[in-house]
Amino acid sequence: MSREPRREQLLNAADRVIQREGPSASMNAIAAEAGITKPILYRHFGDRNGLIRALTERHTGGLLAAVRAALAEPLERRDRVEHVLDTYLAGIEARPQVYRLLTHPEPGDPSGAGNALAPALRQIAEEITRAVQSQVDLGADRDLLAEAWGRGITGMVLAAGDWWLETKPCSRTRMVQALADLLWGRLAAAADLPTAVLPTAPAEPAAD
Amino acid sequence: MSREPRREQLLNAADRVIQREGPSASMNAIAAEAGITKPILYRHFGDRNGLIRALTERHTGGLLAAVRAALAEPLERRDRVEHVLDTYLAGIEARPQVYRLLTHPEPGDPSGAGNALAPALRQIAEEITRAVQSQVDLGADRDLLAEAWGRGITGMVLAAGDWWLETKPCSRTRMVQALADLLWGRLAAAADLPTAVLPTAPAEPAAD
DNA sequence: CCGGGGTGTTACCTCGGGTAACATCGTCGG
DNA sequence: CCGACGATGTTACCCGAGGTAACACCCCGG
Repeated sequence: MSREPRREQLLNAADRVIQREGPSASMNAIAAEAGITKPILYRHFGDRNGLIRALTERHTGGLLAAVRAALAEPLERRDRVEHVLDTYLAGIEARPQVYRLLTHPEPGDPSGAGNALAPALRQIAEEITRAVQSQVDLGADRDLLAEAWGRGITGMVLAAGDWWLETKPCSRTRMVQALADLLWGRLAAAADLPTAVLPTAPAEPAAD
Repeated sequence: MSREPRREQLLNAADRVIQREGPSASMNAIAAEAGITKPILYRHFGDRNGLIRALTERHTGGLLAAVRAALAEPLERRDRVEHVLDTYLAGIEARPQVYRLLTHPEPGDPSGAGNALAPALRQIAEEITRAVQSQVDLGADRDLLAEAWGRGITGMVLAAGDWWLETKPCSRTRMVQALADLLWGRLAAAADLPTAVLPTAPAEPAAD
């Protein structure tokens, strides 16, 4: 028989143990969960990165496809952005442990430089870049802006989503609004607070 | 004599070896660079995380203070934001290896969850949060928005800065503009591209 | 019957973080 | 002067994790 079925079983086992123990689960633990021993894992996946990659590609499929679909929705831009944000947050909410696996770059990456975005997120960033390039009129700077924004937006959602997942300070809907507001320039539009400290007058020290 | 001087020497050695070999340098290598052996390092820093923390706190001081100062500059908001962005990018540009150390979370973090933002960046995020809270009038949602934005902006700059450092696609000034434009809602304000693909008409495939 | 491709095993290597136990030197107080 | 203390340093070791070698089984097609 083709090796695919067993491979799937092994991936399922790895999935379970990572669900349970987090992304730093050892190969031994994964093998044990699958009811086998290490060398078999290595036969199928080469090395740990291979396993992780196979695992991520599996889940990335879903998330990436969902994000891609959301990016292509025929909505007003703001609604589309909210839809994408909601899709991503819903995805990471559903499977926190797997999500950590997706977002954490491999610890030991001696060859190249340590990229802040894991491969799965890199793909999402590229997706956003393409969407911006093809849908938004940005003038001469379009390529640079689209690339920088793709990475930037992805990183923003990664960090903010991570925090949200951790502390759950509000509903998903509100979080989507908060991030969309940020992207919509609400930071630029809001008024100054009148109570702002004056730089030249260190009058009464407030706190800190 | 107090242990501080030796500690400084050890940190200097660690600094050199990390500058040379990247953040994954082994304790052995660091000890060798310092001309001593491992146990001494452990006496001074407890464990690897302790060393890394001491190292990061050292450099964080500079970057964090610079960012904090930039956040407090008496400029128009847009100029202030650009100033902060430029400060951060200049900081990571100056010492790429150290910057990776700052931004890469410790690989093995079994206890808590794997936070996307390393401690140093967490501090920057909090700094931004405080600045937004104290300077911008955001209405009833101020706390939530400020926190989410603090993390989000930090993650955005982390990811975008990482990419910029890696590929250097443009000058720092242009990069600052690109990110500030994103935060200023240029994504929202830009016009739709007329050439946008229609969801119901898969006419002629362009170039993937 | 045999051979190959799948399954699986035990036992081992290497390397890195971390520790125990021991030796040394200088200084301070009695 | 001498012992104690606190710092310096050492060698040798433990442990766990990634990774591999060598061997064994099982089934199926020629």
